[in-house]
Amino acid sequence: MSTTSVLAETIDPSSDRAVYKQIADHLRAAIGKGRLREGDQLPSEAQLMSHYGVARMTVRNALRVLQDEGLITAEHGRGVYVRARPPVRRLASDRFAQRHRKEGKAAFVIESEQTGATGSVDMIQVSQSRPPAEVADRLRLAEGEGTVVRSCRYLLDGRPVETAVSYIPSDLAAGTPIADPNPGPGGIYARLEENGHVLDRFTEDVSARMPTPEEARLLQLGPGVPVFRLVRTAYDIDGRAVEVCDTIMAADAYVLAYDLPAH
Amino acid sequence: MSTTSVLAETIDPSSDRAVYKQIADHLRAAIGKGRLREGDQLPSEAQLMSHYGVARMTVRNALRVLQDEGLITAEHGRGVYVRARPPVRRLASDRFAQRHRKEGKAAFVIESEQTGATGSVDMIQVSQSRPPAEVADRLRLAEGEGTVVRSCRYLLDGRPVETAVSYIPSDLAAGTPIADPNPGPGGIYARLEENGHVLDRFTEDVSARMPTPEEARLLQLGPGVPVFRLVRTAYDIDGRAVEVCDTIMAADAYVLAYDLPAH
DNA sequence: GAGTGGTCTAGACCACCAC
DNA sequence: TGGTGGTCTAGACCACTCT
Repeated sequence: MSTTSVLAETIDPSSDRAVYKQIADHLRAAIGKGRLREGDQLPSEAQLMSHYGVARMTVRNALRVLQDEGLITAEHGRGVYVRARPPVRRLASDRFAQRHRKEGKAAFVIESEQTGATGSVDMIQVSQSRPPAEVADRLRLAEGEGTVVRSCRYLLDGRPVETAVSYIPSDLAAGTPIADPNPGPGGIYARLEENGHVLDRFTEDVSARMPTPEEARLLQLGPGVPVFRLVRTAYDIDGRAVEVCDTIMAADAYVLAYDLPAH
Repeated sequence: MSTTSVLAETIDPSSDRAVYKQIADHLRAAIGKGRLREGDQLPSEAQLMSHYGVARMTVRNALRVLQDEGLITAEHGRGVYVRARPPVRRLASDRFAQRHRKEGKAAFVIESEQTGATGSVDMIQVSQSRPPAEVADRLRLAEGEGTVVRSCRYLLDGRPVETAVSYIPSDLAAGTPIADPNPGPGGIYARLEENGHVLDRFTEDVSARMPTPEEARLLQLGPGVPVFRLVRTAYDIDGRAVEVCDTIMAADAYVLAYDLPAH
């Protein structure tokens, strides 16, 4: 049987709308109406060429449009497929509440297990340096002061979904377990509180954009998948900013949930 | 003088990396290092062809990469330009607090004026219908119950940046100013509270993705600009969900700021 | 080896913009 | 009118995947 059976329509060469856009419209509608479902293979480029009677570049332009919209992925040597929506991880706004601070394992791993997924952490690096100006401002860092810099990558069922770089002023972190790759049970927030910096509140600044090539590589992002950038600042009960965490997240893997009081 | 002066390097045809990717790398680096600044015109396709000694499609592939990353915009008949970062609107998490409820004008307009920009609202539509299942679930709407549906578009300095569709259960809204295009001072939240539904809290679910063609048209989005989808649910002090607002925002125009308690 | 998508060439005609 | 990007053709060779 022919995979082109999903394509009933033909193009209108007299239309003002570009041919490749008409083809993209057809395929998008086929996906939207369920004639093509998640994971289904699209007709090959050769099949689309003969079906619509156009050159290869025209077909490829149409497929590029859908790829940029995040609807399909092309796999070299295999075919073009309707992109499967990955399982989405919902981040609740109380995820840093003290009562959720877990023992032993990293919080990410435990939270993942609660949703039936397998979480893991890799590429853990710890260093010490002057942070970017944007971070130094948030930490109200004086000239010449530095930070402990902790960076890592989080994976969900083996797929990288998030990278995080955390900055803690050196006067709070140097010489403590915070400067170790494994900061111990409860993570760096537990260590900060043990040292007298009881946490009061966090602020999160959320933006979204297309990834840099570097980010696309680290998170194995396909075309058409944007990233969240989430910059979190932690404040202790004295109002001092004690940590800034700069996180890049695959946007197709997350929904961020927040609670806002009305008064 | 030649605009190609920004291009010192040449490509390495023996490299494994595709030629168009090498050209994209060069141009990206030129933008990153400031040799090409916001608003600057890139060398024309013809100039790039002769500079690198490649076919036009190769040049266009390189430009497409940067366009998909949101770094450049092509203007038909004029040239290709380094995309200017638009002014960003920062949304604070207390923006719906009662004390910020403004008189007379729409909240969006007043907030815009405070930042020196000009805000406006257009395409206001009000109707009544059964909402999508996702919204009906959030409102705990019984079978057969409907909602008042209010939709509009927000513009900042003339540029559309956000569309919003608001759903209010008909038993709360029908026959009140909420069902009018202009709900009066303080907006629909003020009207809900007047009718005994004092607001207690909101939840916001934030996701990000590439826009549909329809969204790209309404928000005049260039390629490489994702959208935020923000679904807000308003609860009154009895715990009843009294409104769901489904918002699509141009991601390059917003930073979402949230406050999270640590306890 | 057959079929797939990835890259690249060398043209062509068109629509849009500025001068 | 000349230069710009937008669309399209008709080929070519390559790298990858599956059988």
